[in-house]
Amino acid sequence: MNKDEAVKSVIKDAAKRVFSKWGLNKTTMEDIAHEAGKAKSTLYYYFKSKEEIFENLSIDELNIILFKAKAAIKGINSPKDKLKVYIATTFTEIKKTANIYSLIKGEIKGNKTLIDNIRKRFDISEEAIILEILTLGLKYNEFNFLKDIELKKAANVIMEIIRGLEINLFLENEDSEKVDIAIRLVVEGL
Amino acid sequence: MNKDEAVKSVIKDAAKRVFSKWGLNKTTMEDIAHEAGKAKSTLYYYFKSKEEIFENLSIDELNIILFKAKAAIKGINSPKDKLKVYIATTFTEIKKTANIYSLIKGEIKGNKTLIDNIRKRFDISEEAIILEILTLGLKYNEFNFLKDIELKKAANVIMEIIRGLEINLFLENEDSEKVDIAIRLVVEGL
Amino acid sequence: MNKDEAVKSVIKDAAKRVFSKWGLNKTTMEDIAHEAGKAKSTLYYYFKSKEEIFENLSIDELNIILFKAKAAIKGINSPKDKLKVYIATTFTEIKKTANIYSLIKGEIKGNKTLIDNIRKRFDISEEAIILEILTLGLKYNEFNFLKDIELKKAANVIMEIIRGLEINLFLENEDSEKVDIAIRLVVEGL
Amino acid sequence: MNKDEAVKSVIKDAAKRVFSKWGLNKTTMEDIAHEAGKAKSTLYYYFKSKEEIFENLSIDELNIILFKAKAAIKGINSPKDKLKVYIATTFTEIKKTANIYSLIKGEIKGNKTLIDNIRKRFDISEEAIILEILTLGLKYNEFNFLKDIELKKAANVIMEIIRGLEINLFLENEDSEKVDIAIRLVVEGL
DNA sequence: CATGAATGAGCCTTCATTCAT
DNA sequence: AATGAATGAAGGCTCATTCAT
Repeated sequence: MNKDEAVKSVIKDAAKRVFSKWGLNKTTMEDIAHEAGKAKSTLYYYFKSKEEIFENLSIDELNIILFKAKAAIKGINSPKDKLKVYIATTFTEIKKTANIYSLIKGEIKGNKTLIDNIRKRFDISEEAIILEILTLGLKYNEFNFLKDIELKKAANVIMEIIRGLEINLFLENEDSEKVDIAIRLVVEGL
Repeated sequence: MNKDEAVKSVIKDAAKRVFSKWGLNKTTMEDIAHEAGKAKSTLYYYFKSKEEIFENLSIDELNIILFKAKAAIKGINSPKDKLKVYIATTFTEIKKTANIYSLIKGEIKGNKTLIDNIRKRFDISEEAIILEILTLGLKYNEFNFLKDIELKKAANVIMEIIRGLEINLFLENEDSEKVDIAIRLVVEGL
Repeated sequence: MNKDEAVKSVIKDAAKRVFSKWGLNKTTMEDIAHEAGKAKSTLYYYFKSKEEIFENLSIDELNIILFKAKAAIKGINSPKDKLKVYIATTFTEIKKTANIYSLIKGEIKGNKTLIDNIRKRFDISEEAIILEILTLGLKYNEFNFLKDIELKKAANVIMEIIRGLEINLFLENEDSEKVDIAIRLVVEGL
Repeated sequence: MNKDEAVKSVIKDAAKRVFSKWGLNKTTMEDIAHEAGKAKSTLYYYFKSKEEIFENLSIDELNIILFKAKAAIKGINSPKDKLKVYIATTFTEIKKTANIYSLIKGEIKGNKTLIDNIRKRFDISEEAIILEILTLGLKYNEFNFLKDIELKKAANVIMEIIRGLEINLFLENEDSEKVDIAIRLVVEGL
């Protein structure tokens, strides 16, 4: 990592902290600069705008999370277990890199373009993973109700359920028992 | 409805439109005023602040939704069906009154107090309903995995799943088949 | 007093109270209206502007004070005593009608015209009284240092000393001993 | 003086001019900015608020005046003369730095806290000086009427007389003869 | 490279005043 | 005679962004 990247990293780390504390809108460039120990104008030397910092930051974190989740389910055979582990891993990792928070939470109407772009990447990647798992489950006849033609939509639904859980429950809350219940519920039903 | 309430309503309707378009932060009083065909200062004749408009608006919508949802599940016996109908009704109604959107979406870090207050009402009411359904289901032995002591946490989890679905999927998306899948998934599992 | 005058009086009384509490600038028409138990727009039926209320009010009070002060010194012979009594009476009365306060205090730069007009009346009247006393004192040879040609200027100076005392000391402060010292000092010197 | 202080000084000088023309309330940040040849927002780079500018400004001026007044009376022996010179110096200096004007004039009801703090400093310092002079005069038996136990109150009274003269007379008016009369009057009486 | 300094655009809010009823 | 309703104008303040050094 050259010098330039190093400074960018310092700034992003700082931004990560304040963004996850105040959200995109309420966080000011001053906040970030102060947290990074840099001057406000310095930020503009490395990033074009506040949004660009946020975007950069989010993409990095998303990639890391997806990478880890993929790794985690690699050695598992049962589709149901794959799904359980995927969700669990995702939760854990998001809690660590808690800053995509506002992104996932879709904080920003009025910044549509910004968010949509970032988000789409995550959604597409995640959908692919889940779809793969579901396909596998169908093939192995592991799922009761799921029909062939619903596959893609079901993937979508699960994805959104996961997203919702991420947002509302586990990020703010440290109750591992709830995580278990949630995962079991998604996979096994009531 | 007297004159005062009528104008308040005009303003709230206008606010509803722009809030749901831009969110709380990005929406300016000017936006609302313009949309309502009133002067900016007129808004202050009827509401004390931008936040008050938002709060007013949100509470109204929440009450309507909860009212309809309660009515919808009244005549239903099976707990599983109750839950299905509750979710379905909630989705439909939220789609209609789409403006609590940002509220549910929890747009606002940094306005904690405002949101928290409104939101808590909804959460409490919703939790009560779901808890009731779950209790019933347990009593009638309709649920496979759910244990007595998990009741409250399970209610919580379901609530958050629903919340997540509301946010990410159905609001932006008009696919009734997905709704079915989602509901079935929550109730029956994969 | 006809009906019109009666309402005007109610408004002025109310204004008196709030003006003396907050001063001209910080007092709003809403404040006055609320204190008067009238609607804000009603004030405009009786007065052209906030300033007009203030002006009206002040002139009334000034006249009363001057009237009482003149009456008080009427029966006194010694010029020095006349002056002492004049000052004492003025103080007492201002304390009672404490609202010209801001006027005397000249609160309002930026409303020059308003204030200057009212104030001039008071200044002229007061100067006349003091000048008369001084002239008398000179005639009776009661004053040590005062020369003929300084008369008018001396009157002016005394007037301003009185004004200063009114403002800074006695209005905020209830120390009759200080009043005595002050009066003695002005008349007799250190 | 570094750059920062230089700009602050430019702003304060500008503020001094407009404040003394319009007073604290009626002067807007726009006024100051325009007078300083800066953008309105620039003012906020150097000062946190309008009040802070005012406070800064006032304290500076007060310190200068007190410093000069103290210097002026240092070499003088007679208490009466000391007092005369103190008053004369104060007047002259205030005329030069004419901006504490509104401060002394106590323009602001409703901004109590701001003013009170600044003002208190001046009052305390001034009282100390006068008290010292009076004590000296008493010791040397230079005063006719003043009694021991009245010392503090007398200092207070004189202080307020001076304050009044400052406000009402000499600031608006350029009559050095009047100054003489006033000083003589305070010290020697009529 | 880094930043101190500067600013334009805008935001929320207040308030004296107007006017139709 | 009285006022509810409406508003224009302004004010204090914030902040992302620019730029010369």
